[in-house]
Amino acid sequence: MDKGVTRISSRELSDKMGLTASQIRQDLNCFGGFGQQGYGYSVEGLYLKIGQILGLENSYKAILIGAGNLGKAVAVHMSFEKKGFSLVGIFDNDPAKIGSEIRDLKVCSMDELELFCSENHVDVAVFCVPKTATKHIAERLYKLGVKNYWNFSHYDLSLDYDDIIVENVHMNDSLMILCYRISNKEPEK
Amino acid sequence: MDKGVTRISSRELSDKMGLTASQIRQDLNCFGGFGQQGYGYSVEGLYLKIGQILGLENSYKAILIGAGNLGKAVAVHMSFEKKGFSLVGIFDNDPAKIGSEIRDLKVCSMDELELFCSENHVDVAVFCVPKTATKHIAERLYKLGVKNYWNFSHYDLSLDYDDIIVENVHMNDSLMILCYRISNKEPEK
DNA sequence: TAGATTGTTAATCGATTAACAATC
DNA sequence: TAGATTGTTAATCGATTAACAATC
Repeated sequence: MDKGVTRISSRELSDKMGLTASQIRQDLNCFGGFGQQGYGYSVEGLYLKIGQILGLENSYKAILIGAGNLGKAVAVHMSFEKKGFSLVGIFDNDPAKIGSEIRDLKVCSMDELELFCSENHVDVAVFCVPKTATKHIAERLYKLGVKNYWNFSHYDLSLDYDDIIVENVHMNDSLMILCYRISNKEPEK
Repeated sequence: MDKGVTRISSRELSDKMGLTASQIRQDLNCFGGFGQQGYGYSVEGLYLKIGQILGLENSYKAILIGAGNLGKAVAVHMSFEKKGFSLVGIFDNDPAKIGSEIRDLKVCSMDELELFCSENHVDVAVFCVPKTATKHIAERLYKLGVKNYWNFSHYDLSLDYDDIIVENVHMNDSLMILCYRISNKEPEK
């Protein structure tokens, strides 16, 4: 779309993505018939449809837990607004960080979490904290009604509630996969 | 292993991981018969074997490109050494960052890249730079013989060479998946 | 020896691919 | 109308699951 392309066929899409044209058509048809025989797909139409399917028009309220390097990077570079979220609070327990500003938000003390969550509806918590802290904070947030978690801490979060959603970002796995791929690059000689 | 457990059955493993016992056994057997009938698997044995399969005993030389918040977080928290890598250089083009220290490494100017790569063997580059810079730097590194990339920039890196390995970390996708899951949490009413 | 649990084969299931009538 | 390309059905393929003989 950025390149000014207005229409595209399943074949062209599949070439770009390394899939088969069949697969593109099958997958899209799980959500509806977005194409037109003899024409293909409207690029903008598809862009809008996929955004709708993903729910990007939402504006779920998110808070960030942990304002270290990773937390700052996530807050500044993730453009939450384009992905269905809005970042409404940042918390940390390091006095050196509390009160500092990231984007347009002042970093709050973890002590203010309860008050904040009672005054503001919070849909999601983003974890950028050490792995030892993750589970405890998640339990605390669950009690405050925050039940969806985006977890960057190197700890595979799971809680004993079935109404939670956890999206773990597996950076460690990614690095080990890279290692595996490099060590198998040169097949046995 | 940390909990002192010395043996485990495919059933116990599968319960922990949300898979079937069959799948655990099938998958492990792709790499060898690590278990023992009537006993199960030695936890330490499996740990060592899987480490070997992944190639974690390697020490591939990695350099980090970009010493911003994300770069710093990756350098400090990823424990490269446990995952088959050792971080040997950090580069940035921001004068304010050049010369500062991260871990035990001094941040170098991007101008020093060529010299560094000629004097040191480098296996992998870790990208923590804006998406606009990624492709250009990757081309530059390829010419210097660095052909494996761990890419955190929000740009799906691909180059027209078939001897490269790119491991993209899809943080944007992860956030959109979370959005999708949240918006489908409450099934149609 | 009896019990447990693997490695492995066979059966099932689901996902991918191919094919083509429908239709823009 | 002819050409292109979809939506969709049928065929193929591969992955998961079940079953069980082998064996610790």
